[in-house]
Order: sequence, then C-alpha cells, then structure tokens
Amino acid sequence: MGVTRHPLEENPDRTREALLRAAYAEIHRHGFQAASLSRILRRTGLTKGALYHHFKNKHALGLAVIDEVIAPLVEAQWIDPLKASGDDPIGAIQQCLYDAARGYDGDDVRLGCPLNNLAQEMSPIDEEFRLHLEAVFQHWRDSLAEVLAQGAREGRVAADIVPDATAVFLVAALEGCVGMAKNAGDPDLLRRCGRGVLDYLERLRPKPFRTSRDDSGAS
Amino acid sequence: MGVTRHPLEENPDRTREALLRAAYAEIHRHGFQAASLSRILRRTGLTKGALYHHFKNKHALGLAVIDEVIAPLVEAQWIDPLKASGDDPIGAIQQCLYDAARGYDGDDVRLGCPLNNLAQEMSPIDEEFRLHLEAVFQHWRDSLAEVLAQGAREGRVAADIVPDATAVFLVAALEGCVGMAKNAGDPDLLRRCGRGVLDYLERLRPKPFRTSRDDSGAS
DNA sequence: AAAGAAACATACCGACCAGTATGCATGACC
DNA sequence: GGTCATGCATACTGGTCGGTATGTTTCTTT
Repeated sequence: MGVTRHPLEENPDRTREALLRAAYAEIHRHGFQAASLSRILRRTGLTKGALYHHFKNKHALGLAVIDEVIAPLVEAQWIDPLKASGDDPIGAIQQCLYDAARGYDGDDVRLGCPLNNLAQEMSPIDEEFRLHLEAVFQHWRDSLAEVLAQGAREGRVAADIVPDATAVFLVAALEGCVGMAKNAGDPDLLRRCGRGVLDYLERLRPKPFRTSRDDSGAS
Repeated sequence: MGVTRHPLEENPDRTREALLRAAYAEIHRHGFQAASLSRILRRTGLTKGALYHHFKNKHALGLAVIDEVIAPLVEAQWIDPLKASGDDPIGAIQQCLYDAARGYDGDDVRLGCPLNNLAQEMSPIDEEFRLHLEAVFQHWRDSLAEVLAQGAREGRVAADIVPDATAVFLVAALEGCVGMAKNAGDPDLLRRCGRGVLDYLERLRPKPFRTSRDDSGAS
C-alpha cells in the first residue's frame, strides 16, 4: 500500500524536493516565464529525464512550487505565528513584520516576495496560476481576518473595524512595501515603509473609551 | 538645424511612437522578458528594419517605454493633479485614487500597474531598468512628500507627520492594492482595498486640537 | 528467473527569439 | 545630377527553449 522506501542513496522524494527547491530559487530570481529548466537542472546536477519523470511539464512544476514551497513558507512566516499568540493579535502581526524585515537583509530585498512576484507576473496570463496563488492569498487574508475578528470580540482590537477589509489592506500594504524596497534595492526603505504598516496596526488597538465619530466620508 | 519634417505619409516620429505604444501594450500584458518583438511588429504592421532603426535593441526599447510612455502616464495621473489643488492636498490625493480606480474597470484590473509590473519583474535582474523605474517612483514620492509638507505648513495636513515616510507608504500601499486586485481579478477588491488607503489619508488631516500622544512604540 | 515498473540519463527536435546583413526607396545636399 | 543619409522592408542566422523519444539501471513482483 504505502510507498515503500527505496534503499537507494538517492531516493525519488529527495530528487523531487531538490527539483522543487531549485525551481523555486530560479523562479524567485527570474520569474516563471524566464525561468530556465536547463539552469534548474544544472543546479541540481540532474537531467531532463528526472524532471519530466516527476513533473508533467514546466507549467506543472510551477504550480507545484506554489503549492509545495511557497504556500508552506507563507504559512510558516505569516499564519502560524498568529495562532500562538492569543492575548495580543496586533502585537503578533507586528512581530511577524519585524521577523520578516529581518529576513530581508542584504541582497534578499532585491528579490522581493516570491508569492507576490509570481502573482504579478503570472495571474494576468495564466488562470490556473492565478487560482493557486489566489488560494494562498485568500488563506492568508482569512487567517488575518479571523485573528482580528477574534481579537475584536475579546476587546484586544478596536471593535469598529471590519476584519475582512482590514486584512485585505494589511496584506496589500505589506506586499506594497516589499515591492517598493525591492525596486529601491534598499533594506532601509523596507523598514521605513514597514513603519507605516506598524503605525496602521497600532491604530487598530482598542481606544480607551470615547465615542467621537465622523462618518462624513465620501460616497 | 531643426529636423525638417518629411512630407511622407508616414513620418518617422509617428512610426517611433507607434512602436513605443505597441511595445508598451505588449510589455504591459506579458512583461518585458516575455514581450515578443515579433508580436509588437505584427501589431504595428511594421518590420524589424523599422524597429532596429529607431531602437538599438530590445533593452533600449524597454527603457524608452519607461521614459517616454510610463513616466508621462504617472505624471499625468498622479502628479499633475496634485499641483492644481492647493487648498486641500489630501482631498486631491483621494481624488486621484477615485479617478485611478475608475480607470481600472473591467479587464484592466488584471493587467495591474505598468510601472510596478515592470519594476517587480526587472529591477532584480537589470540595474539600468531599476534606475529608470526608480527615478519615476522617486519623482512620484517626492511630489507627494512636497504636497504633504506644504499642506502641513498651511495647516491642511496634520503637522506631526513625516512627509517622506508618509509618501513612501502611500505609494507602496497603493501599488499593493492594485497588485492584490490584479491577482484577485476583481475590480471590487481594488475599491475595498483602496478604501484602506482613503482612510489612511483621512487620518492625515489636521486634528482639531488635542495633544494626546503615546510614543511607547517598540524599538 | 522472467517480467515489469520506477527512476533516472542521453540525444535529439521543432519553434521561437533577438539580432544582423542586405536591399531599396525617397528626399536632402552640394 | 550624382552622392549620401534617412527610413524602412526582407531574408537569414545562431542560440536557447520546452518537450520528446529512447535507452539503461535498479528494484519489485511473480
């Protein structure tokens, strides 16, 4: 029944993972369309036989990179940390930002966010890519919205926010900051720009009390 | 001395512009690397002779698209409107957002912002592209910062903001929203997400009075 | 032990791509 | 009126790309 482990020195799971990781790196640097299978293979030391044994074609490889590499990365960096901190959701999100910014040191800023990179490149020209990427974004947004909603119910977050809208804007602003810093090639700009997100988050904290409103917004 | 106008039915300036506009459209859809010169020429009805007469190579064509097509578009849509409205800078920026969102109806959302698209694709792999694109972003940010600073001096904008930081975050959040909507393929998401930017702008208005501060931010 | 599948490697193919070399009009210039 | 530059069109090239067809080895199965 179960896949029996081959006692080979190179078992297929490891080569598949190697292909995925090399493809991820290649796509991260050059984008999907400009990603070269030859370069990926050169990096792994494998050949086309291996690649086309594990993946139907380049398209399938790209989708696998989204589902099996990028999605778990997002989960680990942006979603899992939220679940662990029930007493201060806003602080937890802010901590995610700090941790992420630390990870963008040096030349990594230039590469930007692998999720957003792929989305910006592929979503207009390939519906299947778009759906897989949108699923990751959706999950991210939903997780944020749920944490915010829960926080609002517990009085840890301002009660008058709209969790969904706030989550969408948060992710958008975040990716926007990473994109700005990427183009500027400046890790410091990421921090200055991320400060805007941090301040925005700070304003989501429950106000002491007070009922001043001004709903005179434009239609 | 001046370039004398050729009385030809097709003068060179028009063919050059045709090439630039077709290249712009092609790049907007497929990105620069995947942009096909053959498709551009098919669209214009011209041939390679014309293209390589006006541009040294594909790279130069791309830079020309940035400088002569994209930069003026940004100028017209985001910078010029700011200069005309001295009494309410924040309202002027908000109006830009409304106008831009209206322009993103239908399938246009899927294509996203031509400036940011190119930036995300090319800035990590081509320094020259990055510099030309960054110049546009810089000009945009500086214009915003100047309007905000001027507004702050005149009491139209909260006096405690940092114009540069605010401008960076504004552009980043804006591009982030466009990117989110692009991937979602949903013009409505752009509006819901843009609402976050509008609210952020609203908070930049000068407070009636009051000196409540809490500078207890994390380090 | 024979058969077959899994897990690759090697060699090759057609397509497209950016770029070039050449030809050829037309008007400008002396 | 002959020369030259401008403004293209046509035809072609080398190279890379994704993809395929065909081995070959190892392990499993019977």
